[in-house]
Amino acid sequence: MQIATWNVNSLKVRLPHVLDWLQTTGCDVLGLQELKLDNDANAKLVEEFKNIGYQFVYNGQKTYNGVAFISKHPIEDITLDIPGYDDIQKRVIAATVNGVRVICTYFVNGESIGSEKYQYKLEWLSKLHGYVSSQLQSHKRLILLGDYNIAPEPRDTYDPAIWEGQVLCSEPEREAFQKLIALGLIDSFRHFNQEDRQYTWWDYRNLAFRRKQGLRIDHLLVTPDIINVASSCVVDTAPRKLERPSDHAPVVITLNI
DNA sequence: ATGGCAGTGCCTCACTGA
Repeated sequence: MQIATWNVNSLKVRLPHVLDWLQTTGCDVLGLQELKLDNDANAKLVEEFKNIGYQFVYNGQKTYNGVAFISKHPIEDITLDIPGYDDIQKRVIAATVNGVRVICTYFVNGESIGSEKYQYKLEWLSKLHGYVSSQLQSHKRLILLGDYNIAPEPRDTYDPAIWEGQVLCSEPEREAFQKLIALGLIDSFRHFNQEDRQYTWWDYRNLAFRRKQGLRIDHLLVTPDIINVASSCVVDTAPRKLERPSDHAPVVITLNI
């Protein structure tokens, strides 16, 4: 069973890439972020994915944000947003597939240190922590996946001299990431891969992808009960090489279940 | 030294992203 995360930066533009990728890889469950589509697009998308054998469930809004699941297997116990946190931005969808609880998230970007959006990011991170903590009480097999907008360590940026202390790399953001780890979660990519220069996002500018100038900001944090049945976690850079790509690449974990 | 790309919608500019 393969479970993946992918920030598509507009599903309207990237729909052909997503359809091709699902058919090429046979991925079982794909969590998407940044669909940038209102929920009125839902019926068309449900049909598009049904035609290739997948279910589609969406939590979206016009222009910004938006998260979704695409799955070959039944999507059960769907929860939208962070319960108890009043937030108009659509950043979270959770569901259970084949007994695995998957929380798909688009973390706040934060713009710059000290900005209002940065304050919102820190508040949102605190609310997410509470939600994940409560979900862990009832789910031993859990995956928190998505675009975290946090590079956990200096080696997760192509040039720490540029990025250290900036948004995505600041201490409060990294502490929030470590607080998720402290809940008992494991960074599944690092569990399998210690090599440097492994990224999931590359700026559209400056030929960043060709120059291998990226950040590792898309993650799958998993419980011990998941890592025990996992055999790999890889970044699939193939879609980043296509015409009109998303600036993010999918990250895929393979489970022996 | 600067800004450089991409997507959306209030669409020929502003906003957001990372």
